[in-house]
Amino acid sequence: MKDGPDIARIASLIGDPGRANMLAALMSGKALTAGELAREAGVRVQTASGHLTRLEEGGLIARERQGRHHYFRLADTDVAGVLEALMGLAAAKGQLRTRTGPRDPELRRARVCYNHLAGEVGVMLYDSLRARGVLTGEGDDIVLSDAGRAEMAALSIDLSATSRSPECKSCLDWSARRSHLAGRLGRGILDFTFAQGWAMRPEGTRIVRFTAIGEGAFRKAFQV
Amino acid sequence: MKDGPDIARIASLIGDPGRANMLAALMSGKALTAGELAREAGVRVQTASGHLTRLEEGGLIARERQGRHHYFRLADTDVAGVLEALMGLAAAKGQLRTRTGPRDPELRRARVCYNHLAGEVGVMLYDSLRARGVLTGEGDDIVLSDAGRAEMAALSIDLSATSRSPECKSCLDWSARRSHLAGRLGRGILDFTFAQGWAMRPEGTRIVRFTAIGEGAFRKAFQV
DNA sequence: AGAACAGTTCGGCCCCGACCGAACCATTCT
DNA sequence: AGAATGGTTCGGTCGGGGCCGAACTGTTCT
Repeated sequence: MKDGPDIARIASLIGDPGRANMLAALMSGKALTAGELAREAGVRVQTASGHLTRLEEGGLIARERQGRHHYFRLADTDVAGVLEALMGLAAAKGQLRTRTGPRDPELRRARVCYNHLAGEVGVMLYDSLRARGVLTGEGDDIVLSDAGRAEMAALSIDLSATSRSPECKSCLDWSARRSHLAGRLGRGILDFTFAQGWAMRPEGTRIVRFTAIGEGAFRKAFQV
Repeated sequence: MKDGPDIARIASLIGDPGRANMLAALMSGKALTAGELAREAGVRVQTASGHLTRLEEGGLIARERQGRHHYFRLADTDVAGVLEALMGLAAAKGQLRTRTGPRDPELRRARVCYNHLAGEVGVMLYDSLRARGVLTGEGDDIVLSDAGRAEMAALSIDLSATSRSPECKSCLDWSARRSHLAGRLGRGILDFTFAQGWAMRPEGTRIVRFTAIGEGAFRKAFQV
């Protein structure tokens, strides 16, 4: 068949346990060396080297040579997003082997997923918005209520359609196994949070680090 | 030894070209049979059957047995979300393959399913009968209401038990992925439609071709 | 009843790719 | 310079799993 779909190629790259472990280790956003990744995957360094070459050719990771070290990181946020979605799905299917989620407590707390807020803070925000009636609807089909739309407008949160993504969407959280908010609203809120200076994102990571004042302001603004 | 959800297991399920093709075909939201999926994947039906059981065990798809057909659909929206994310990532590098829609538009419109009416017209009929209270009941367990029974009797629709099939039964539609009406009532209505000369069936096909007048009469009789 | 048809199971073939030992680059340290 | 260290490449082994022919189950049609 001429349609050897790229989706299978990508998925099969992730589908090997060794490579999956390496990718999971890279989810922290840090760049790791081949040796470190070999240890993560539980294989010899030669094997890991082969895996890393394939992942690089597949466009899932990027390599940076620095002296005798080779640093690897996830290629872009799309890759991180796919991994996040896969982890959420795997966790939801009860295929969990041990406690889920990233080790780094900061990542568990708040992180970027695609372009919106994930982690404990993201889940709390989502729960609060639903409880207060800002968001309504069943299951995946959530909508912004009129009252909620007014509230977001009062905060000058941008909901303009930069893409054809839906306004509201629930996204399964990897570490918490609960839903959090995606879509244009999710993006708008995260952009707003950064714009207000309530939080920042350390270079090269997916961590969302709130300032002490910022977290309070965030909680107050969204009544979390 | 490694922590985190078993992402590799899920990904490797998607990572086979045959299975990926099947999943992509199911992205339309329609429920497809094993034979159709085998054609989509470009493999023999035995191979497809093996893939489908593995996908089912992995929780990616759900199976619904209906007579001698097995209908498969994506298990839930989370699975669809993961596939979409993967397709997005693949599209960033490879070429996106577009699915060709269902073939013959006449078949899509109205056709014979066993001995009753299927296709868009069949689905509309079913929806209308339910909305009007002619049919009541939850899920597969549908019954003809007293008012409905009187209405069918007024049209002289034959509900006599020519076989041991139930009076009413919902049947999953091939092209529309929605339910339509089967059972003795479904058969009676189709027989009635032919008997009235509202529609005919071209030799050797499963198409139900309404005449212009016949379609109007049909719609009026059943208030579609 | 038998034929036709949709799916599954079984058995065997065969290839891909994961794995590791060993040898081979490349960089840094002394 | 040689030694130590981080990575890659090569060659060979081996197991998992994808594939199909054939046989079997179950349902529908005539």
